Amino acid sequence: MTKPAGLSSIDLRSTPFDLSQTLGCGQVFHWRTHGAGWLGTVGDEPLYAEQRGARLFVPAGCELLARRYFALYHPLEEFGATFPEDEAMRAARDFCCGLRIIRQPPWECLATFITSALKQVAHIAQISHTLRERFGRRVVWNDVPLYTYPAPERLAALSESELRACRLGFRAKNLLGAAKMVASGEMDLMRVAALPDAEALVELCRLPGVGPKVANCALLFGFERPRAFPIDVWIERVLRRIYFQRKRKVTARRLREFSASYFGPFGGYAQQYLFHHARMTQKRGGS
DNA sequence: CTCCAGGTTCCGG
DNA sequence: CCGGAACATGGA
Repeated sequence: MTKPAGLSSIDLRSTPFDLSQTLGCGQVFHWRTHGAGWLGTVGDEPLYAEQRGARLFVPAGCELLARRYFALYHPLEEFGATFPEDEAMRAARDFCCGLRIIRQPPWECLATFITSALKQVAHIAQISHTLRERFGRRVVWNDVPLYTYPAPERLAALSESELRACRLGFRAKNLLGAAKMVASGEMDLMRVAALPDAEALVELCRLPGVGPKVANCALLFGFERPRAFPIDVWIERVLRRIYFQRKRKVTARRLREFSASYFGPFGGYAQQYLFHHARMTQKRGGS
């Protein structure tokens, strides 16, 4: 096995990892394929990553950054063993082998999901790239320009119309309001990170445009809360079809209570597997 | 053209 | 607490 020039290798033989599924499953939106690998940013750092079987290649010196960002220390087999033993869950778990919940920086994760409301994954990615290119910091990897996600202070200084120009629609007001609260210190994300799940959820919901779904996405993808279980339209369809036999009159509250207990301590992982599996196999509204 | 997208908020039963 | 409606934009 040849080694790409300038890159060093991370041994994946002890743990399953699927880079493409991990970056393409809808938990993060700014990574793009580049040659045989992927190019994106981790906070303020550019990162190139390329997988060849049980090896992950990253630039020399980026090994620890990559291990941490991709959560290569998560024991996926142990997580999977805690999932409920039903047919839908088993199929999703098998389908998503090696898919990891990565560790995104809290602000860019939270902000991105504020802009995700009623948008398709492709649109969320487009909005993210526009915000980055216009207001983020430019970093370069091998002459390829990349852009970091704009800090809350940067977005807070913009006008709503400048954000609307990024095709944010009604989400512009929410992103601006949230950025102002974080920039002013009225919302302290470091403090949120220290709160128990339930309290962190309530705290995040103080932000405009943040309800239970967005807050749970932020907790799961940005605050390392593997139990957080976001319920979006896809997951709601799965829950109603598989676990409630298409019954009518199942309230949103009932779905939340069920998923919070049924899927266990790593319910967020289970959720992402069900989400990705459904999206890849059912297209839209399929039975 | 119509429908829907990783929702939140507000409003009337 | 619950169901509906409004909210912007673009792809299917």
